[in-house]
Amino acid sequence: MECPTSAIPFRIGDKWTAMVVLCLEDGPRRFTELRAALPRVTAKVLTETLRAMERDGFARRTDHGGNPPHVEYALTPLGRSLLALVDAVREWTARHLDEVLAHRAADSAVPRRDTAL
Amino acid sequence: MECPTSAIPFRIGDKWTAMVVLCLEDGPRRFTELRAALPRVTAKVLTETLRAMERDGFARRTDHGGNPPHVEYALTPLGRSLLALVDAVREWTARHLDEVLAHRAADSAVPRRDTAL
DNA sequence: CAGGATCCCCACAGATACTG
DNA sequence: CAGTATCTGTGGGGATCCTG
Repeated sequence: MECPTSAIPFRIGDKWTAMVVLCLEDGPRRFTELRAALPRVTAKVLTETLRAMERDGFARRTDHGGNPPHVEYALTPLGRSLLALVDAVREWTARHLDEVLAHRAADSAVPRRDTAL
Repeated sequence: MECPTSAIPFRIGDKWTAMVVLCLEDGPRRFTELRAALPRVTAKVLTETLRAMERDGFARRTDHGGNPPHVEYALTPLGRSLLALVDAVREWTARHLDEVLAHRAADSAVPRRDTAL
């Protein structure tokens, strides 16, 4: 249970999409800002996540050009529509996660399988 | 887009957990009933999914013994609490999926990557 | 009927190194 | 700064066959 995402029984799109959505909730962010906010995500994976989000219309990439480069990512309205879902998931997790964990611990006869949850 | 689940940008627990939750919504079901309802899931995977759901306290397995065997699976209250979430996801999908697909099609410059969504 | 046992594959993700 | 390129592995999920 080292990785916090492994304790969340839900996934939206790619593994990190939900986290990125949350990071963009309060407005546009630069690539490096996202990296800092998500230290567990490598640049490659973050890039892939953002590309997928772009492709699906969840996020918009804006290249402000110049040197050094300046790129910003922002949620589209469609991306914002995910926030409600993410919040519902968070609320569920806050409310029931310990119940799940307790049940797992009790049920330790079952050999570990470490699912996404 | 052959597999319907590949069009759903959300996952709960294992890949098929959400579907199983829905199949159990209206009451207990036998293993074979679940198999029939979920033709795309192999027995092995369904078993794994159900074991994980048991382990997490989402479902309860009841062996009525006898021969031929008779086993039933039912949602626990915790498992039922997932229904609201699953419904929220379904509603989101019903409302926005075509938007996502349209955006993808438009954006066909981006090479396919076939994410979970 | 309700599965267990095996074998296999590849998509996801991580590490590391390099660049306009 | 904002990525790309490359290599690698791992485990979730599928196919197939077998059994109490």
